[in-house]
Amino acid sequence: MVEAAFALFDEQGYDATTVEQIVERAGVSRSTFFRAFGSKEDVIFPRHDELQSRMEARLATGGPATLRVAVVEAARMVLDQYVAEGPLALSRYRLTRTVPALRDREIASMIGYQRLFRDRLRAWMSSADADLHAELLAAAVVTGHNVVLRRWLRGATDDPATEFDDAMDSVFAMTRAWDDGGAPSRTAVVVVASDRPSEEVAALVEDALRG
Amino acid sequence: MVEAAFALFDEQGYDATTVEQIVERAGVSRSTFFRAFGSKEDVIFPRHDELQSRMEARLATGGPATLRVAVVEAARMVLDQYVAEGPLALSRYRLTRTVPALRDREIASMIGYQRLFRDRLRAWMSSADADLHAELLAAAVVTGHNVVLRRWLRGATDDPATEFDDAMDSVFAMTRAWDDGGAPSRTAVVVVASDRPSEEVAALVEDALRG
DNA sequence: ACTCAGATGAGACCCAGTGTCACACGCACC
DNA sequence: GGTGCGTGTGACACTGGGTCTCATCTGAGT
Repeated sequence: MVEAAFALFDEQGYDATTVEQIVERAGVSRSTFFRAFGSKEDVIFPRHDELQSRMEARLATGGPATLRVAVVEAARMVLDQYVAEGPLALSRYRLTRTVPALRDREIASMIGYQRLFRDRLRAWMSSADADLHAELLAAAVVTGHNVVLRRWLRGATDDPATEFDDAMDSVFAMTRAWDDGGAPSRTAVVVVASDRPSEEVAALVEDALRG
Repeated sequence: MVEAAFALFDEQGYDATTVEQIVERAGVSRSTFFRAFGSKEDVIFPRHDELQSRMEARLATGGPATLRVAVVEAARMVLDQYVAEGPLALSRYRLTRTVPALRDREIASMIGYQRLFRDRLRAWMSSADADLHAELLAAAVVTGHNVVLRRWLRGATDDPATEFDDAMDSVFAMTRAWDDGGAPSRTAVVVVASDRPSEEVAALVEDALRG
């Protein structure tokens, strides 16, 4: 049934294939199809709620001290799931790249993971900007994961696991900026209100910086 | 027409209202509705492609030296758009919070902005991990923006503008971790208050910095 | 053989979205 | 005042995803 669907999507595209065609090839009825998958899209995105609850279980074992390893391992579960699916993940990737509706669907599920992380991180973090920092860190973890996952899906890497670890290093390196709150930024923000032409002001500022 | 739609969504929910009911109340035909909006969802998310092209125009005036201000101002355009919409934005927020399909739709458009940022940032950044860093920074900017926007939509703040600036400070503080060692960067961000459009000023400053 | 439960099939139905055709309106041009 | 023309609008048929109901089948337990 899933095979019939993917085969047809591959032959004639996602939008062009109707559920009718799928069930005809699979030798079942329309009723059975919708009972089994709920929707046409769900043929492509299987069991992602089950993965989500496994991630929740993993996150539940963490705490403020083990924050990083808990989140990273939970994110790693997503990567492993895709890698374990192998060719199926590649077929899905081809579809999500070309069909906007499917791309949006996948993005939505990624945001679901991000919300999982965010809620946990927020409970574990204690800085003044815990809300913002939890959200940023969750987004960074998911983004880092996605970069590596996409590289693997494109065939740009054979070793997504170590790339993932490196990406997580980059992600958590960023958070150091929050720990030592006193480090001065090397970026200067200059707000100038004057009646001189703005390009002249910009030139003067630049000269001053060079000087 | 938009008013009729929002009123009905408010009265009986999004899924429960049919396009038929909307056009009946608005006194037009079904044809006109779909010609004007294209879909039922598009009544709620208007003109976001126009905003996107305005952002592209703003980003096009930036460069490696004015990376931060370009991206921040482009993100700020989204915030300003929502704030300018006022009550309409609040109504939309109520819908996107409750109707999954609409939530996903909004997320997808946010990811669209993120991709805009990512592509630009990647062209401007030159570190070894430019791909990853561009993606992370784009995600962080969008996430920071979203945190502030949601706070405003929930009524948690009356001054989203300064909260946005603070959030962007947090976001770009993170990127310090990527800078090599302690060599001070010569990056200058110049904000010039004038009555010229910000895109124009940014371009002029950029030119001046290029020397 | 009997029964009950769960899976399947058949078909009616709703609604979003597309496409086509016809009609009305405003507007230049003759 | 007609005549052509583009545009916006309505009417309507049609496709296709998704829901619901009811009938049928199958298989395990007694």
